[in-house]
Amino acid sequence: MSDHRKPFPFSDFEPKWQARWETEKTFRTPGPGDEGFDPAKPKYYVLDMFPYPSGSGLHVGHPEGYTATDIIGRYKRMTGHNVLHPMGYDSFGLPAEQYAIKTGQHPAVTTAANIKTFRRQLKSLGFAYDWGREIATTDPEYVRWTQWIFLQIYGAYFCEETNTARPVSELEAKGWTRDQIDAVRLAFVADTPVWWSPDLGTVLANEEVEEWKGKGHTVERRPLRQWMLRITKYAQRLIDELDTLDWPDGIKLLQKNWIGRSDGASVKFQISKFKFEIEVFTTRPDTLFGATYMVLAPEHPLVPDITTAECRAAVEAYQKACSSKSDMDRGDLNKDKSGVFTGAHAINPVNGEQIPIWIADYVMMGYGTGAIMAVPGHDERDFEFANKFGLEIKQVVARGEGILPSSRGVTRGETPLGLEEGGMPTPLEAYCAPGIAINSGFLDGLPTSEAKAVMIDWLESNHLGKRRIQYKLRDWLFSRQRYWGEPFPLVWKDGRHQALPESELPLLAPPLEDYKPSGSPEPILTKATEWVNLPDGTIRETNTMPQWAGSCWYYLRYCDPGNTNRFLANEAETYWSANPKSATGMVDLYVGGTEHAVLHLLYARFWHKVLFDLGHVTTPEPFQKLVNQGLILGEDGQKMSKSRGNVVNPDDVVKEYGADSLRLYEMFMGPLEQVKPWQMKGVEGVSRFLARVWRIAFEVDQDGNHQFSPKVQDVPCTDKELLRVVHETLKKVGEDIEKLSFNTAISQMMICTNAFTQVGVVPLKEFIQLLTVLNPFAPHLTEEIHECVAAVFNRPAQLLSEGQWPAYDPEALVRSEIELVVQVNGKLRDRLMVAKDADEETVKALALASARVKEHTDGKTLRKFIFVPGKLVNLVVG
RNA sequence: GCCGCCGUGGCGGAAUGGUAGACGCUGCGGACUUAAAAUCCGCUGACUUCACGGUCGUGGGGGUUCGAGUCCCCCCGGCGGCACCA
Repeated sequence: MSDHRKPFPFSDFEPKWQARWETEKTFRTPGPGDEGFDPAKPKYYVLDMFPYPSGSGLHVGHPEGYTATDIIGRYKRMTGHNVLHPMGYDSFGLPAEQYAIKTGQHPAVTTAANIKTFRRQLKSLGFAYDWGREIATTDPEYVRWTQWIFLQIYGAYFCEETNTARPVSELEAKGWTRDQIDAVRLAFVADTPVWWSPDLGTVLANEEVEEWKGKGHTVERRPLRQWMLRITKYAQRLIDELDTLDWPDGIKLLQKNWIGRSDGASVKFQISKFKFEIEVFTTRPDTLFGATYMVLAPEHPLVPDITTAECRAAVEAYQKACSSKSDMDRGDLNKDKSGVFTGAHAINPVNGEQIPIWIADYVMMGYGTGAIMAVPGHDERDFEFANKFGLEIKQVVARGEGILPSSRGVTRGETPLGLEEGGMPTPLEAYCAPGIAINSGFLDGLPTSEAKAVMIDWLESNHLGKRRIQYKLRDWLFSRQRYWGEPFPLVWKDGRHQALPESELPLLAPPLEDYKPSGSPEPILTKATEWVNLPDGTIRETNTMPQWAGSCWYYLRYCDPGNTNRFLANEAETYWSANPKSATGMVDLYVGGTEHAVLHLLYARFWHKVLFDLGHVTTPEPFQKLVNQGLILGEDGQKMSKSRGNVVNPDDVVKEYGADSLRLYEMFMGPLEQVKPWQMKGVEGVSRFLARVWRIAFEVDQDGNHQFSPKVQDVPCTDKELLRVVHETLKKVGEDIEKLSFNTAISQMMICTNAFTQVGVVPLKEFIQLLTVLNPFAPHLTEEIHECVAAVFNRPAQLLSEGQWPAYDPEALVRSEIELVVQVNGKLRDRLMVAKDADEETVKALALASARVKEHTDGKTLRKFIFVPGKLVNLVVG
């Protein structure tokens, strides 16, 4: 295959066009203040998730999304938009540092080399990026503004009254002390149990743990002092404002579940023989009468205080077991409940009963108050625990009307509700569904939802608890101890942190000889003692930011990448944010993989909202429309991986079939959002299609020499059928691009090409129209053919990519006669050619006259006649 | 366990509730060629029929409808996410 004659000379003209676009800056996008900027043009911002420039280069998954956005971007240019379609590199990150440790090369060196490879590969695919806007998150000028934004977050607090971030300077003006202010900043220091990896030498976010463990690194739980970002303050807004976005429902749901809002109440329990109280959070305050014991997280701070002498040894042993157990697979913990009694009792505020207090690792310190009231009758976990340890189970909710009988209510020692007399005497399961309150004093007879409300009112009026909304979302652990990340722009003086002045940004990490983890949680930068200890006695913060920091705002920097005074000029921000009223997001279309559903996409929304609150951006959301491209599997239907040996390298495909073929194939495989396997035969198929287009314009001889085809003539199209196909294509391709339905657009262009192949004379105008709509998909081939056509016919040599999208002529679509389907009782029996606007009576007469129809209607009466104009008729007989 | 997505020929996939399988791949046949490749033309869901045609067919079972791949209910299978969140 490799040395056979290429069906069209893509290896000559693809580099030629790429070079020309580059030197002529064809895809340069002028913004406000730039030469050639036209403020009247509507903007369109189409964004790819920028790649992490790994050492293995571009993967065929990258060009899938990139081609889709490229087609949209080129199409929008041709329909009169000022299109922002940029590319860059998410170039900080742990793998670069790991590689540096292995090879001794500085991460800056390997990163630069990797970026070079990525850039070359991206350029070889002919994407219409404005390369003048290229950025890398490791660029000092970029780091500068990442740090600047961090300082905005650091310098802000969340104001509950306005539900927005505001500068802490407001609090200073109100006379707040430093300690008070530091306690409410959106960036703050906290002692918290974190995942620490000694051999990586850094803490990891919860969601990173599995990945690195999978690569053989050890990870352990440790309490450490870390920088956190107060994303939890935005939990409600992050949920609510999803409604304004054009995102797939699945992704919205994923974010909603991740944030995890629960509505319920906090309830205070007095501790028997002690003065203090313990607060719990519950979503079922209506079951308070059924709370028969209490459970605290093993790490709960009050555990040592309440534990009795007899129980102390067991409690301490259990706590110790839990802290080491945290590193074990959580799946194992799920299977079996464990816990110990503290010896203490709490008083159920609603009935004064003394209930035992246990500690158990099924209660987590990080959620709610770290303590629960256990209602084993109506909670599966409590039920399991109570059964194991012989604790009392009380039924306080009965099955109500319309509740399925399979959900049985239970009471220990009694016949479970819903069972026949003589049924099992022991409880089978907890009844967790809503029902009717029983054995619950003033709640008796109330349905669950009402009982909740009544109980909360009662708690509030007796000062025993209150309505409470709880989120699963935790504050964002934002510091890392590694080298290849942005240093925090902070210094410590007299035990307090303070911001560096803007003039000292960017603060770059000092050169280090050795990045090897020391095994202690000390940040690697502490090794650079000269850098850390400043002459005036202040000490630099030595933590660095996680890789997410750079990707939280790169889409903003693209709007104004060269700005040295500000992260993004107001004029540029306003222009690129100008959206219809109904839209809240800046970027019109964002395409990328699902793997970022809850991390990058949540973090970026959070940063954007802080910037919005502080007046730095004018939209409340970053990304209006989001589309997830589906994974491309290997030819064997498995996920591509080196170990399986099923990885397809885009470079090889480009070499063999050309960039246009790769682009077109990836779009023809199937719907963008679907998971689909690679098939090299499919690449050949689209390559053949492109060769057919080539041969409309060129006659190719046995040796591969080509000359312009005499069939192409500058004459009006007299072939009505051909004209109709062309205009159907113009219509469908435009509509399909808008719908991101690229595979069907391509199939229509194939139909159109087949039509051109079969005619004796190829009318020039219509042929150029086909080339124009094919241009966003196969930009090199179409420009090459068009250039030659323009030369032959002495036409202006304007690039197709700078031309206008052709409008279709509705007149050309009209057929005078149409095929009408005749069904009898819903089954196809005949087809009739009728005038396109034939009326019901005419059609009915024709249908009834059909011999084939008669075979199925003879001897039966016509009960109903369905007429769908232009489509079909259905004769219902019986 | 919970949540979400998806099940259509040998394969990738098309189908505003209205002709199931567009387009492409594969396979088969033909043309061109000394021959092959490439290219061009035709056929290609299953069963059945000499043929015209007929019957079945969108994971399975029910339902709504003149008409269901599409809408509703139940079940089965695959993929992804979350996973003691009180």
